[in-house]
Amino acid sequence: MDFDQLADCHKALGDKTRLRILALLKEEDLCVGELVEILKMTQPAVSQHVRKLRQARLVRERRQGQWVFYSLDGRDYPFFLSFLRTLPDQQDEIQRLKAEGKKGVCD
Amino acid sequence: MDFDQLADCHKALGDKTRLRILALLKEEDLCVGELVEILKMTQPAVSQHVRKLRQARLVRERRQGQWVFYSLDGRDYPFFLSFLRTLPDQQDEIQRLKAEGKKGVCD
DNA sequence: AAACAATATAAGAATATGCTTATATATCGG
DNA sequence: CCGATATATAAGCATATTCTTATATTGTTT
Repeated sequence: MDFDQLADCHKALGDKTRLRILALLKEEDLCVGELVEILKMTQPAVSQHVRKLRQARLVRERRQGQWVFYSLDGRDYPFFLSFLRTLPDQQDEIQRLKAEGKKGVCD
Repeated sequence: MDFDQLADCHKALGDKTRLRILALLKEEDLCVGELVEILKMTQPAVSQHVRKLRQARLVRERRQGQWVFYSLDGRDYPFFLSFLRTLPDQQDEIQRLKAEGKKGVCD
């Protein structure tokens, strides 16, 4: 793999918020609104982060009605699975979202 | 591993020059002057890059006389070996250095 | 000790990044 | 088609990054 693509990939990974997003997507696919809810950030900020992840081919997007769901991709990167294992568990965050009745609203 | 340390690690990896340095160190330990020679960059620029790698605990330094040799570390990161495998081979660069008689000067 | 060699650090300038607010686009339901 | 909802993009500002040049530090050699 060439240095430019690899550097872009790691630039995308070099941000705490984007790492949290990946850790969340490891649990399950989420739409932007759900990420906004969990991360407590503005919607544009979240959109800009997922865009970077998509440009680095670390996530894929899938439109479903008026929502856009993001899911892990990373198939370009042989180290991706190994990397994912180092991410802290975010099950709690997902649980909290569900407890507050804000998961499953998107469909 | 916590998000802050992981983000710092990937920030350090998110630069083409630093990736090249790691790819070179994968071949063998090198001192700053050798890196300067191969990378065709100024000495302070190279020093600043290796410092970032060291702060992220991706390389270790070892003083040997008036030279400082750098070598791969990364033992904090379970994905490190897997990551290293994605780096382009730099054997040619090392060969070129030796061919020009600029390797082995440091000792 | 003085001169030299290798490396590190500091300060400043140019560019990149990440946020905010405002606005545009896309889809759904009536 | 229209209003509402979800998401994306744009512009501007604050901070971070990376280079350059100048200088400091560390170790060697005479």
